[in-house]
Amino acid sequence: MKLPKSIKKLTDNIWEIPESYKAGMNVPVRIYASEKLITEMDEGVFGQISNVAALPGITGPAYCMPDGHWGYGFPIGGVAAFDPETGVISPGGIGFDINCGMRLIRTILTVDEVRSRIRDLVDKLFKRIPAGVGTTGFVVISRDEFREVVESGAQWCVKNGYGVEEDIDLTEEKGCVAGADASKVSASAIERGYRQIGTLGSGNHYLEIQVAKPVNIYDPKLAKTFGIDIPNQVCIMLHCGSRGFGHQVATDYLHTFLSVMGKKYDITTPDRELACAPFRSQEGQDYFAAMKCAINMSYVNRQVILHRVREVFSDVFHRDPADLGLHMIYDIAHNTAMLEKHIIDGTEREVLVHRKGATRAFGPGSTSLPAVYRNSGQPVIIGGSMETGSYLLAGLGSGEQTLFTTAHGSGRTMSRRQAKKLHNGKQLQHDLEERGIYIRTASYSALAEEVGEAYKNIDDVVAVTENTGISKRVVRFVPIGNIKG
DNA sequence: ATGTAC
Repeated sequence: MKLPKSIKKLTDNIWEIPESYKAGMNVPVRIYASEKLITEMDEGVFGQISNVAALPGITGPAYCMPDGHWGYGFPIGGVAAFDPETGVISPGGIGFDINCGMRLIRTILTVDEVRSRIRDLVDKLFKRIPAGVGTTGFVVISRDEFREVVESGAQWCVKNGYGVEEDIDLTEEKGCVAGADASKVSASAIERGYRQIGTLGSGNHYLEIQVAKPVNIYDPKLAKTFGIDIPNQVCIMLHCGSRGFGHQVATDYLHTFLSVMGKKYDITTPDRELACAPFRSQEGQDYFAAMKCAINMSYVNRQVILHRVREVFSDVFHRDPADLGLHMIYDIAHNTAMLEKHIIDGTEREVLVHRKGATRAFGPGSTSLPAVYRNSGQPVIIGGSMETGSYLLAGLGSGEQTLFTTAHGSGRTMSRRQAKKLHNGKQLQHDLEERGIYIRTASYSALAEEVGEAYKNIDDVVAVTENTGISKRVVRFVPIGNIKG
């Protein structure tokens, strides 16, 4: 829309809003976008990311990724690091859906083997993986066991038969961030969460059957390292988060922060949606520990869904999951705040990095990566709309410029309401089936909201990340089946 | 995103 007058074009794909743009800004803003993408961004993005630059203790530019759009407090695609001693933690910088993230699973099946059974496969996945608002899962545990689950993360899944060690190794943070403390989580969050393990959710959450066509392999060597080396290989990509549990944790602490921010800590923010607390305060540390529970819940959620995927594939293809090569490629969050070491003003420091609708993308050599990917860079999973395709990228050393962060998806360009006005869910399902994408959905109106037209072009988004060196293309996937919340 | 709002 309307670009701020003072915005400066640093390169074809990097734009800067100077500190002078708005009173109170402590640092400049850097937006990663092509001319086309930045003019497509809603005006709110510039104001929102400039507000982030005004938060106390921010250690460098506030960043916005090319898929950025308007969100609660921070824009989606917003990235900001804070000094742990002088800075803040803000739920609006993480998102209500804490550890909303992506998981990518490979198979040794080809598109021909899968297409002939796609209806059966998608129908069974739809039946076995609860989707939609308010659904509960098949994992029956007590509230107290749930408290243990959110502290121990994906390892709980392996102990209880929902996965194998290899899955854990291929999950970011090995499926468990240290320091999760369930005593910092409210009873209502536990109540909402304890029956939601293994459920997909609603909105833009989905599970998709995809194909890696030979023409869409951009880096065969990296693709092979990530396990994509069969022509027209079928993969499964899923997008979901911490459900009502994470939502409640975010809501609880937003309220807490609003009540103490000004009165107790004398912090003012340009927008009350940026409610925050000093990271080192009791309230800040409590939220950090509770948020980590939601991060772990989400890793567990996606792990249990993987278990279900293995069961369904095994059932449909009458083969053992191991014979179908159902291995994880990676699992990565895009809504978190993490303490990480980065080079800030020339020296290595520990900072609290908020990523909201933005994906961590460590480069080759990072000790955070599993041994199998250590030399290749971190797999980055980018979900596109159900019509246009998705990407597997890899992190690069030059990602340091954005605290090793890249995009997370397409990013909306059209409001949900507008999408529903222009499209009918049932018709869309029919049209997509004619184009070779078989979809089951929990809600036809939710399906209409996710129409491809409502999203930015994923190829444009990925091109910016590659042109700026914050990640590189490895494989592009196209969908043939989808279950939607 | 969300038992889609106090």
